[in-house]
Amino acid sequence: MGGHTLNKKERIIEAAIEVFRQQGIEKTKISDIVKVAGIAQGTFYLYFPSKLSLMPAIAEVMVAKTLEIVKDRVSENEPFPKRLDQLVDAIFEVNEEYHEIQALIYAGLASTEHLKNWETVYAPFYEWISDGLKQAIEDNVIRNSVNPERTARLVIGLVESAAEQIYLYDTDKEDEAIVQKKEVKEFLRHALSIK
Amino acid sequence: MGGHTLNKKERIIEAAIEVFRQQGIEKTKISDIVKVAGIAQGTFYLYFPSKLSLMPAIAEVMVAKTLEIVKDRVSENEPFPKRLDQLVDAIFEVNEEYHEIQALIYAGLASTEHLKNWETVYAPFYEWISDGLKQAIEDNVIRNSVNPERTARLVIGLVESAAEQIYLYDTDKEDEAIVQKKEVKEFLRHALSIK
Amino acid sequence: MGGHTLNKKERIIEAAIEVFRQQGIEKTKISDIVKVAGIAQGTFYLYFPSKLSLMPAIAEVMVAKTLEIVKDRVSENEPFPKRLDQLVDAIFEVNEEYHEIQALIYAGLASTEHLKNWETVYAPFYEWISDGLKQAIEDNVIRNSVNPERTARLVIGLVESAAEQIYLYDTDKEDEAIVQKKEVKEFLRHALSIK
Amino acid sequence: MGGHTLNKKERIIEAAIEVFRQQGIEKTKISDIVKVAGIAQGTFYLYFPSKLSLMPAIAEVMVAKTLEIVKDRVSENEPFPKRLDQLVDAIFEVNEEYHEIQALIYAGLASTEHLKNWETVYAPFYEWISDGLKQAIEDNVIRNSVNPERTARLVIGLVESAAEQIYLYDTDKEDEAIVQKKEVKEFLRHALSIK
DNA sequence: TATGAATGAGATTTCATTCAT
DNA sequence: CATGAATGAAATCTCATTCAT
Repeated sequence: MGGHTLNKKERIIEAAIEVFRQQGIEKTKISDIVKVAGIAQGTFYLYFPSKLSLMPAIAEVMVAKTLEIVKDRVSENEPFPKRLDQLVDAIFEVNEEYHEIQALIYAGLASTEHLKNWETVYAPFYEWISDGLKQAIEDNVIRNSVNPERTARLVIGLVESAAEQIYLYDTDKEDEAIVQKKEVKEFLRHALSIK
Repeated sequence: MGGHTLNKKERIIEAAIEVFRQQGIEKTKISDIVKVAGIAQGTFYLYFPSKLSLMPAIAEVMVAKTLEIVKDRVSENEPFPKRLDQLVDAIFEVNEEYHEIQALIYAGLASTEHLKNWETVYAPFYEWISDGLKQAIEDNVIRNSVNPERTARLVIGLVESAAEQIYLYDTDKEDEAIVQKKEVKEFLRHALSIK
Repeated sequence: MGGHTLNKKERIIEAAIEVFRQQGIEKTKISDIVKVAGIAQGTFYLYFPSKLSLMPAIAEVMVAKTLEIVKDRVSENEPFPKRLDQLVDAIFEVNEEYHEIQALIYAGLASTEHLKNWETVYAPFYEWISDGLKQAIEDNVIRNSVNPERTARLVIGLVESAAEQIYLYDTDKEDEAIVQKKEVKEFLRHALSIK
Repeated sequence: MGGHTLNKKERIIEAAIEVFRQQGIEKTKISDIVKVAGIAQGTFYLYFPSKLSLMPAIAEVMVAKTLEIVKDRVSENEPFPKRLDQLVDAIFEVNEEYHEIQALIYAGLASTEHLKNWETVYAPFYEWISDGLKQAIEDNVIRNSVNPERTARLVIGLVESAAEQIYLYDTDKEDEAIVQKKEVKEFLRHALSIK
């Protein structure tokens, strides 16, 4: 399952994520990426016209990874409040692991015209949360004035920003994280009027 | 009150904000900034050692502008729920005007070691919100389980991310903004358990 | 009679002429030529060792085309002065159609050591004119001090340069051409002392 | 009067002429030019955006040099036929010295959109010849049906193409040149109907 | 013969930074 | 303090050429 089973384009993306995480976008040269990807300099340009054009592809991979972890951590059969807590834990977990990438994607998309893809890239994540909220409304476990699509975005925005506030700083802040998660969970529980 | 009344350092910062907004950090050259600032290339280095060292100064200016608008829009004497609504409106207003800058600061701080300044830069904004929450708890208009400092950060994170979701896209979305604001306000009211 | 009836080598030459005419030699990549020729990148190298090695082949094709048109336009049985006028018209006609190519061949041959082929490539054209002059001398219709071989080169050089002066500019200059042709014809008539 | 008395732009042009003559346009790198000019690589780009953008400037310099030599070789006070012979000798002389450059300018201009400048660049040369023809008509030493402007172009085109036919080949051809010049002079004398 | 993805040497180009004025 | 032409290290990017299929 190593890098060599991936095709060239995927190899480039994985290599870019790795190098960007270590040294940031600004300091990363195309030559660094191709070295890690194990390909020739020119080959990069067969797949991407520039360094920044990588960002949408990276964003997609990152959201996919996030969604995968979230789906894995949130148990199907638990009651909604429990699942909500698991969601918060999962987002914090992803953020701890990939905090540099969050900033990078944001910066990378912001630096380009690719910003408009953001919505598309996040779509599957939004949708999954939205479905969960719909079910919760149906089951009458949260207030029915909640608009699922819109609130999905608020929930993700809230939790991610809370996690970033902790993990943006590279110092280890496990204690901080625990308290922050607790506060977010309570905030969320009230926001959704969990019964 | 034009640019000419500003000293050189301020002229550079204002010019940088202007150029960064138009073309992004990555694509902006020092030469672009000095051209707009109306100073010589070499003069830049008398005030800043590099392009990225501008970011904390820009962040400071932006947060100051934000806080100024927020303080202006939120009436001292209105009841808390009304003031909360005004806060949401104010943050959306700032975001509409300066949405590119939010991303830029984030990107700019993220690209450097200056990230650690983030907390310091945002401090006055956090504090002002935090004070408002403390008062509300004292006045018994929101749940008293709220931790003011922590929740101040959640509130700002929530509202800013909600606003970004609307205004990141350059298309005019006034209708969208109205609905989004309504949903955020309700979300917030429940989150704080406004009585 | 389309490109598909040509063999690969001819397809490459025709494609190169087409692309060179549109974008010049310098800007033309092998990849542009093979795209138009409808062959693979590697196939090019089965027929030509480099881009510039195409030039003699192109020159040959162009001179053949020129000679074909000239022979077609100049009537066998007309008196010499009439045939001289027809020659001028024919060279102007070719130049109007292929003015970029003239410069290209010149440039292409000049860029290489293939320059020495120039004489060989033009030989049939020179010879044909030369034969015409010999006949005219024999028939006593031009001055007999004319050296046919040498003067053939002068005549072609004169008329081609006159045509280039008109057609090098892409604007349509039919009126200009008419006047220029008239002047060249008179110039030539005197130069050869047509009786 | 060495290279150091020239300004940077002139230094670049002189260096480019020197290097182009030695190795041709295609093989010449910007780095070769700046090395000879004694400036930094980046400095080149302060004056010219690309290698080919040098061509019009070079063309101008070359025509100026040509005109200078021609004016020097053609005596003011000699009779017209003598001056015509001197003109032929002068153009052959320039061509012998700078034959590579003639081709280069042609190629260089042809490779770009700068072709349209050709007429402008040659204008002073055309004008000088044209004035000589006008005087000759006035003095009744050539046929008065000559159109001076138009014929100036024909004369230059004729003589230059004749010279190129000799000197394009790098082999020494002094004997050839003598015979060719003789033929051109006679051709010209008849063409203008020198009395 | 024919292919075309991959190569990588080497060219162009950029632009933060310096420094003589 | 201020200037801005010049620098040149270091990046991006190109494209002729190869070679496994």
